[in-house]
Amino acid sequence: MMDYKKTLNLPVTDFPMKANLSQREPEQLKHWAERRMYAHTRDLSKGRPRFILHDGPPYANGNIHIGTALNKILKDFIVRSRQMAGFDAVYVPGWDCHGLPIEHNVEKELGSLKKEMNQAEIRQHCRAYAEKFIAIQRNEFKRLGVQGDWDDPYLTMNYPYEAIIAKECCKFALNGGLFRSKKPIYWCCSCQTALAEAEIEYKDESSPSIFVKFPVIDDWSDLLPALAGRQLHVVIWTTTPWTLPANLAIAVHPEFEYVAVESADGQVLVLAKELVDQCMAAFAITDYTVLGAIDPQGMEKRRCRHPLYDRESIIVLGRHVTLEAGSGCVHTAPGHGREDYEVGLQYGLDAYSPVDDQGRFTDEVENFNGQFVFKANAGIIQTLEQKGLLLAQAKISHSYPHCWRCKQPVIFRATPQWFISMEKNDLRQKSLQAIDQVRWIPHWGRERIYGMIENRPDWCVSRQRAWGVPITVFTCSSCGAAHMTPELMQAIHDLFVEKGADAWFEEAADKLLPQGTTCHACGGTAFEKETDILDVWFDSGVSHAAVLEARDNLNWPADLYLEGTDQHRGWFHSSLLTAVGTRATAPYKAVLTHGFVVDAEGKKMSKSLGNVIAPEQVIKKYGAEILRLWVSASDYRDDVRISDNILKQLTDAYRRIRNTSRFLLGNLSDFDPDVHAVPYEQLLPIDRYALHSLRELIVRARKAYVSFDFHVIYHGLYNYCTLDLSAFYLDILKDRLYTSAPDSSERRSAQTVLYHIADSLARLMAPIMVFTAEEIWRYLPARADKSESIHLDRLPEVDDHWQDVALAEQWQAIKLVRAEVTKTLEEARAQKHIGHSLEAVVTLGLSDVLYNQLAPYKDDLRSILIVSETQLHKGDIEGARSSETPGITVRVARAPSAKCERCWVHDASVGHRSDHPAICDRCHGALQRMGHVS
RNA sequence: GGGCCUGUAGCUCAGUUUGGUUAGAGCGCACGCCUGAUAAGCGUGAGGUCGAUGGUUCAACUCCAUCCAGGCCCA
Repeated sequence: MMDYKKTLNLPVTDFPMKANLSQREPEQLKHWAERRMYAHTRDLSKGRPRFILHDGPPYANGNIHIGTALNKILKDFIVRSRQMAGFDAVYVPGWDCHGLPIEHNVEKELGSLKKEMNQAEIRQHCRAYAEKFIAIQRNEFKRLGVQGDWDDPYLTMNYPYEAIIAKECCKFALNGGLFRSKKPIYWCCSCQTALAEAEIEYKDESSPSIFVKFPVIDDWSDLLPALAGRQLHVVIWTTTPWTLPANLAIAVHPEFEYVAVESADGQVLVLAKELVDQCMAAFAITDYTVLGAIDPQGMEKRRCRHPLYDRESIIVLGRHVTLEAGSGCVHTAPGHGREDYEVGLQYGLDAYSPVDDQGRFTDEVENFNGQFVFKANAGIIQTLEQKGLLLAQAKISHSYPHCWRCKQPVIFRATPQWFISMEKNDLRQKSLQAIDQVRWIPHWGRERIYGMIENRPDWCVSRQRAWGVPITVFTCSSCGAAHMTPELMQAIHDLFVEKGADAWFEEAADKLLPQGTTCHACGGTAFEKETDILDVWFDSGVSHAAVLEARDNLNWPADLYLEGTDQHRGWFHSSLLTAVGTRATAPYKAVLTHGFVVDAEGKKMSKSLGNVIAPEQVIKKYGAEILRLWVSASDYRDDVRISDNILKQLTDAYRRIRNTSRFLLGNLSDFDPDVHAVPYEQLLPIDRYALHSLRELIVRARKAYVSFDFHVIYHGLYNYCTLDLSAFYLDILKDRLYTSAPDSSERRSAQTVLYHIADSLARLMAPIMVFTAEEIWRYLPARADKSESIHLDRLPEVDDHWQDVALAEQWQAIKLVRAEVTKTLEEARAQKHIGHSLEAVVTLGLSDVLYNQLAPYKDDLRSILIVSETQLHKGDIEGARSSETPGITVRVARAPSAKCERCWVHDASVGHRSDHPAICDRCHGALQRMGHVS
């Protein structure tokens, strides 16, 4: 007997079932690099409308983490999909290179060597350090499949970039937005240097704890009549007596209850009601009476006498006051505390800080001048005691900030800093207005940044550090006025372009200034150059100027900025301020934000929790494609979860998409679209319906690309492969594809559609599954105009000829009936009446409506239901299973006829042909056509 | 503590804008079929008091309030 299997057209393809991603991806990347794909794309896109996604620079330190990967992959989706939609989507990645973390690590590496180095040498080491990590991260980003101008990224430490940073800063100096004021910072007295938050270590320290009385100057009888004619004292508590000489105020909480308490010996103390018992115990006052309540609002701006000096200390309101310890009245020295400073700003108080670089009181401080502050504690306490203003003293142990280098306790000390004013030039108002010209996605991003800009203090841009771009201003040696001119700004810019910001540190002030420069304010001729460097947020904040404006192939403003939601406070914020301050509008048309990567339980990733998943791990185990698929499957507007379970699920999904593609390719092995394609009008109905569905997928996916809803694409693509193709269209099609003669019109009809599907799927997935799409593209039958790479081609176009609503409605009805049939078949199978569905004969009883919809497909029903025979009746049929859907009854019986050896359908015609008794008429015809039968 | 945001099956997502049929899909799971997509393919089934509580309403996953859990940014 003939082996009929050999006469079938079974799928044939070299497209591997197993992706082997982690191994094959690097090969693909290498190939793309050799073909110079990015440059190629640029050439190809010349003259197209631009779409500019401006990259927010990651910090050039450490390896990338999963959040960085999420960000870069999302950016890649957008750039690639805009590119494939017909734009010229230039993507210039960048790095943030200056700043403390790098300087900090370099200092750690250098250790004691640092002492012998000058600033220029340290800066050299920092530069090298940044370069090292840029190289590392660049490779990591490339490995993710992210495409961009990796050969010419922007680096904030490049000389031209440094020159722009300085120039943008000078613009603020020119327009008066940049000013100098004092602000408290951490200061190490032994290292004689300012410290950043990151350089602080908290350790337990023993400090004096004292309660001090501040005599009240004003009359408070309006607040509490019982106080008429009495001498009152406001009680404060502090653990840093040495800050008392700098006391300018006492803060009370506007919503706490305060009382006046009279002790047996006649003194009247003011403190928080809730702390009375506790305080009296501490003061060893056993006998006292509460005279009455005092409204804190009424205390505002009342005057007290300073306990040490002949000056006033006013009462202010502050929400930072707590009832955890002390008296509820907080000693406030704006020059020595962050909160003190903030509240001081509101009341116009000076950041008074009469302490020098070595931590000694200046000559302003009577009696204690020249004393080291911590040593002065004892004397100050003693003086208070002598004046009768000390209520209690003790020692306490508490957590106190220490220097990370010398381990000594640090102090908070106000020093002159440079600020960008939020009020000058109406920066705040203009920024708020600019916010409303931007499209924020999701919309609540607007609320976030608006609230921040509305409430933020002036921007302190000074850092007392080595690794950064200097604040390139001069101050007059005689009057202290800042000096800046447009010519000087340009000269500094040009100097930096040539020599980098290092030039500022290497040259003396008089060399940097043009000869004959005089002070605008006092006519002085001697100047000092500023040595503070700029906050790194300023560096990245001016990327719109240093990158978007500076490169001809980019646009200002950018079409889109895309970063994590933390950047509302960070880069979106600093970019907005630097752009509005100098250009009056935001540097972006739209801002898209994503959430953070969290673990399976929604908890943040941390080393201590041990729930960190590194991108490298994922790539090694699953491949970058799976990581990209994960990004696409997640609704990134909220936080994004990742876990082994989730990744496993995605690999399953990946395999499904891959296998479906493989099946499509396998059935196209003998198909040449230029030769065999069947015109739309001649396609079989189910094939036209498949195109209708495909068109709907394309419409949905293209729309989702525009609105950045990638998870819609993932789910759409996946469900299309699973439901529309695998479980329906392809399952039905197998019979036709395998058994028809290869060149028959019905097989070519199916192949025409399969070709469209494979082509469209590859294009649709290309921005997301960059590797797999390219692989499919390689195996896809070539059309005359086929591109070298799918990534040089376009997204699938929406072909409206494929839309056929009436047809789709018919097939909806067919699917409804089909679902009922499969249920009935399953019952027959459970009762062992049938195994394979081709062993069944199905009789259908349908309502008039359904009958009319299915009648045109009477002859196709057998293949649609994948059974051997179907009969269609109007109305219910007897002995049938009645479904939940009204109007459908189904009866299943075992097929009585013999099974065709070739197509496996049980058909009455089997045995009719004497030359081939084992096959049916249909197969006989096919064999005839193929020349197997004479 | 404050600002902004999130919470629908074990997992990834629909549905909530404009309250109204038994809250959907796929995966996973269980069971079965097939062995001509085969380290594949098909089918059936079981999974949800829509974070919790209270309120508005004839009616709430959907509106309001409070709480709980979680995230980002501040303090």
